[in-house]
Amino acid sequence: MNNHSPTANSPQSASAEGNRPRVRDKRSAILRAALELFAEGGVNGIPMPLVAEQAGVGTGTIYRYFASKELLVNELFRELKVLVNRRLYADLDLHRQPREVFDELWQRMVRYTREEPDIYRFLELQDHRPYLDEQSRAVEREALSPIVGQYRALQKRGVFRKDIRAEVLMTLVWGAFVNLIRAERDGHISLHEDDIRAARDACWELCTG
Amino acid sequence: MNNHSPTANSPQSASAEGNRPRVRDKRSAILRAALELFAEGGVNGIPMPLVAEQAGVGTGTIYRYFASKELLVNELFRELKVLVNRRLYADLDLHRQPREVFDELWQRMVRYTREEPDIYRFLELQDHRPYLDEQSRAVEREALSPIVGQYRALQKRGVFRKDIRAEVLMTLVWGAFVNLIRAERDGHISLHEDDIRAARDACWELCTG
DNA sequence: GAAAAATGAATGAACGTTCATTCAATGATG
DNA sequence: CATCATTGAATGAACGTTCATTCATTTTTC
Repeated sequence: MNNHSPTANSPQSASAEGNRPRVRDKRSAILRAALELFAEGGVNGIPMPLVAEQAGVGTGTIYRYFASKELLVNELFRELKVLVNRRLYADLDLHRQPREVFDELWQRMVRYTREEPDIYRFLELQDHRPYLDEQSRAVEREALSPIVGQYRALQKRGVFRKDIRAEVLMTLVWGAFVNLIRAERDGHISLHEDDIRAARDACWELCTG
Repeated sequence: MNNHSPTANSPQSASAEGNRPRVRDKRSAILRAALELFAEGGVNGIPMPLVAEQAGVGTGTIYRYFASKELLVNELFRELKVLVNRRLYADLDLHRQPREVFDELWQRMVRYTREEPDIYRFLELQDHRPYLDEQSRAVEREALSPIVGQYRALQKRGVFRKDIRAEVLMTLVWGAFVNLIRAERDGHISLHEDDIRAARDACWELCTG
């Protein structure tokens, strides 16, 4: 955004957040730039100087906030994973009809892929997997476990079929969804509202047997 | 396998395959080495000298057979795509009951992921996508089109549900399958025979409505 | 022994990272 | 208030490394 304007942010009102004013801005700018570029070109395809340029900072500045490219990727991954999960399940009323909850979640996921394509794409990237450390993988696991829990609960309540393990069921549905979105992005298919609704219904029926 | 033994392959019995004896061998050795390494480390993660070492040839030799790494990746991709499709549909009797054909194909795909994990993994790699040229993408499209055709045919015959477009249906099933196998490989899940059979049945039911 | 094939050290481009330097902001001095 | 001293965030040229590719040389073939 801003190139190298010294007085742009907080001239003298530094008393608010202690006295380290622009730190968060630069960090965010770097993360945002990394997200935009990585989502498009893959982690391996994007050099650090390009990230710096896109963020509007010097190359060396990145290393004041992130010890290495690997750590940058990991922190980006973790922050986004947490953010997405928070927004995806925010105000989700689990006491409504299971079918309604399922539809609501499906719609939210679709909306997310549309409104935040970079975030979705980055998180689904396979290219960054070798970079991810144990902490990031833990975050990913923890993000998934409540979903498995819900699948299991719905099986117990007799809503979902019981002849398939909850993890397997969830894996099938998630794979179907991801591949549908990817096929559209890769230009193999063009999705209309009807397609997405039909896919959602098919996945629901897959779960209920 | 063999490290760098110069006489390992065909010392003097060169008369067998016409008279261009080791040419095919070297080319194949390079392709096989590339496959094994790329499948594990990704195209971007594997340097050419390592491919040469694994193939038991000099680095420069690779460039006698492939003009560049990019072309090597593309030829590997194409040959495997054709090979897999041939083996996957070989002797497939389309006149049997659709359900039997579906089960047979599902079983063949599972078997392929087990018997040729490197091939399957390389072909499903997202990492090589930026390398693929138009010809490779054409091969991929052509490999897919008969499947869509079959889905459409089964819809016409009233076997598959008609309220979802064939492309969408196929995308869902393929995504479910790929994600199931990936989840196992990534250690998120461990699949037993029952799981795979149950997943297959669920996908069939997804198609038939 | 001429021609073709194979080789791997050499090459230079590109990468992630570093660090000597800059300079706006702040504090100290008179 | 004006001046000077100090600070540390920011910088980007430079560094060492890695990689794809080349080519002078050697080995093999016929």
